[in-house]
Amino acid sequence: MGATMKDIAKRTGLGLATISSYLNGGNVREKNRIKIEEAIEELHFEVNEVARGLKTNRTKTIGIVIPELNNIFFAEIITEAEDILRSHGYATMICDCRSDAEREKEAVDFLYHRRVDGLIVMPTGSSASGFQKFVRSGKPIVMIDRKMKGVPCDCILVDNEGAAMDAVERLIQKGHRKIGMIAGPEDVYTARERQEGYQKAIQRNGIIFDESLVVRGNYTIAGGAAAMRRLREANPDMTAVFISNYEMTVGAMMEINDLGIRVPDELSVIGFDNIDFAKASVPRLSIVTQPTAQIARAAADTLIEKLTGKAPVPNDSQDDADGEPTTLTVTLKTGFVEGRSVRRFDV
Amino acid sequence: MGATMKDIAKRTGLGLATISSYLNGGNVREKNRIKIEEAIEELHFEVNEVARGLKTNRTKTIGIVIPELNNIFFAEIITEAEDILRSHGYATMICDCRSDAEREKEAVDFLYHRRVDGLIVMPTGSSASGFQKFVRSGKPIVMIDRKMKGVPCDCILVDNEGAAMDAVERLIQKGHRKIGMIAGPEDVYTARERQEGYQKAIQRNGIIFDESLVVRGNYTIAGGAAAMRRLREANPDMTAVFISNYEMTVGAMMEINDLGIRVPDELSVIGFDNIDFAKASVPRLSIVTQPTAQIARAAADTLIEKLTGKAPVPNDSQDDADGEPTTLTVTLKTGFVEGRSVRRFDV
DNA sequence: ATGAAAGCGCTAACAA
DNA sequence: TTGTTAGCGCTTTCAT
Repeated sequence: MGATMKDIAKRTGLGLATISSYLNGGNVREKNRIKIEEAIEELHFEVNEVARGLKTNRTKTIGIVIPELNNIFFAEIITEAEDILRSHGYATMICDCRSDAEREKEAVDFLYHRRVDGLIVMPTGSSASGFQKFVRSGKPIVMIDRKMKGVPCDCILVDNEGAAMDAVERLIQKGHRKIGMIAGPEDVYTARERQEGYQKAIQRNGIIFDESLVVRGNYTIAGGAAAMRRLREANPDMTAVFISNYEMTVGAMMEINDLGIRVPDELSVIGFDNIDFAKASVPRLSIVTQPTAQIARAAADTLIEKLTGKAPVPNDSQDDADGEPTTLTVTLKTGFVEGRSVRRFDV
Repeated sequence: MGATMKDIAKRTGLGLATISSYLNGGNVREKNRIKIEEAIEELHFEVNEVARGLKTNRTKTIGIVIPELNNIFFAEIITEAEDILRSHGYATMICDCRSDAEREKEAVDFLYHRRVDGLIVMPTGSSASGFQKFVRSGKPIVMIDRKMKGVPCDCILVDNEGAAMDAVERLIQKGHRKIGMIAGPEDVYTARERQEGYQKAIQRNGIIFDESLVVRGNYTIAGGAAAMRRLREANPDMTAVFISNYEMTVGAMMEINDLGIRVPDELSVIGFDNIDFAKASVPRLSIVTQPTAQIARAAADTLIEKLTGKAPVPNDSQDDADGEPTTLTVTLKTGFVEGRSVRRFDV
């Protein structure tokens, strides 16, 4: 077993408090500092963060709960967030809940037992109940990507509706009228928002909304492929399609290949999220992009702020005069990368 | 703050040991069991794993160190491993070291401070020095994907050489002779192995090895694109190319698109790793696949075995009669997914 | 600036 | 089976 502070104290003839003070950046006489450093070197001493965590009641660990690690969008965010958090001395415990609400609840419980100091969550389920214990403990939660009622916490979102609206209007401006959409699951926040954006763009431009042009996929590759097929069958005259997440974009492209449809001659496509995939496609895909690094930074910064700032946690506290709890919602703008997958009609 | 065992003891009138016994599956009188369960319910008691970890000197936490989380191959493995480990009660702390040896060392240190019980590492650097502290503490390490001299630990590998050889021989069998390879960095274990496989296939089939047909990329998308360009410039008559990892496959395909090269008519392609990308490409790519789930399971199982099995850890212990340390090396077979990116020459 | 001592919440002897 | 007690390695008053 490794050396402990006690060993250092014995070795240097100093008291425990002095060693502790040194380790935590306190003032120590030059002579003693050297002695301590020597002892640490010789005994290979390393602070035991577990003991420290028990004493201080802060583990310097953040729990992250996500639907799928195996998903570029989430992975990019996690990578960045982990990096930022670690640079602040925080470890991250990541739990992949496989887009399953039950497993999500288990993950939160698991992390609660581990006494993480805070949580970054991309909610899968829609029930707030699993978070109550955590909230009650006064520890901060930051939600990413999706909003959830009933959990007092900060949210880092993306302007999904605006993104979808923008994408569809680009199609309209190029002369498309029969525009299909591969939408996501009805119970997913982002999916609803994106669908809303589609409809607004359609209506705002005086196009009659045609229900058969919207097909729901389940945010997976297979789902995207199936949706694409159904969409094409129901609407052979459709000239463009907007696909509302990355996995479904991949699936739809697979299906388009299988059906031998030429893009953009026979069908224009706007996809979502993954710029590398977009560039590697033939022709290059036009896509909506999400600011993953910004999302990660906003989430990590917000959490660290809560953890180190003065405002303990917005329990039942009041924000200034109004009765609002002090929660923050950041909505980030999406981007658009132009490819060659959209045809222009000469009007 | 949450309730502690002491609170439960007071509430039930029982001793601490009884509560502890109950929590750890010991025998408790039925009557008391009920009392304890009631108290736990009412006080919202949750075991403090931090305290438990301090006492038992086992945190039930595994550290994972990887070059890039933001990489499908790694992400798939991590997802699976995390799942398995958590189902055994182990939390995972993931550290992404951005393919940087220095950061890798820091990550190992970081995890050591956190007193993780074991490590799963996909080594980036080639120096074993960063692991010595960990090894000395007697905690188990499992290395994945790449081997490293000087660290006594179990290894889960893939038959990289065989995979590359097989891929190249498929090209040869279809009549290709001028076969290019986009190889990986010289200092990466898997890259060397795959290149070796290429050369063996070439030589074994009586083809004269042409140095200019092997271009080194750096395992990134940009590197793959650059390598593809150089390869094509140096060898306009090359009929096929084997690309030795996923990122470079994407990059190469981007470049192929840019150059307007038709696959497989003008150039046959065999890529690596990501089956979804392969299927979504036009035409569908033929690729080598790695058994990510198997790798993850092997790694997780091996580690758990070490952690719970009787054999404490192969320190300076002897394996049977010979002087070998008891380390295990598993080498898994790769797969191959046939696409339409390889042309057959009528010989 | 330094030391002594208490205690964070738990487990594990040892006794009863 | 249950209770008592002594720590695990650290931080943190409170003295000095």
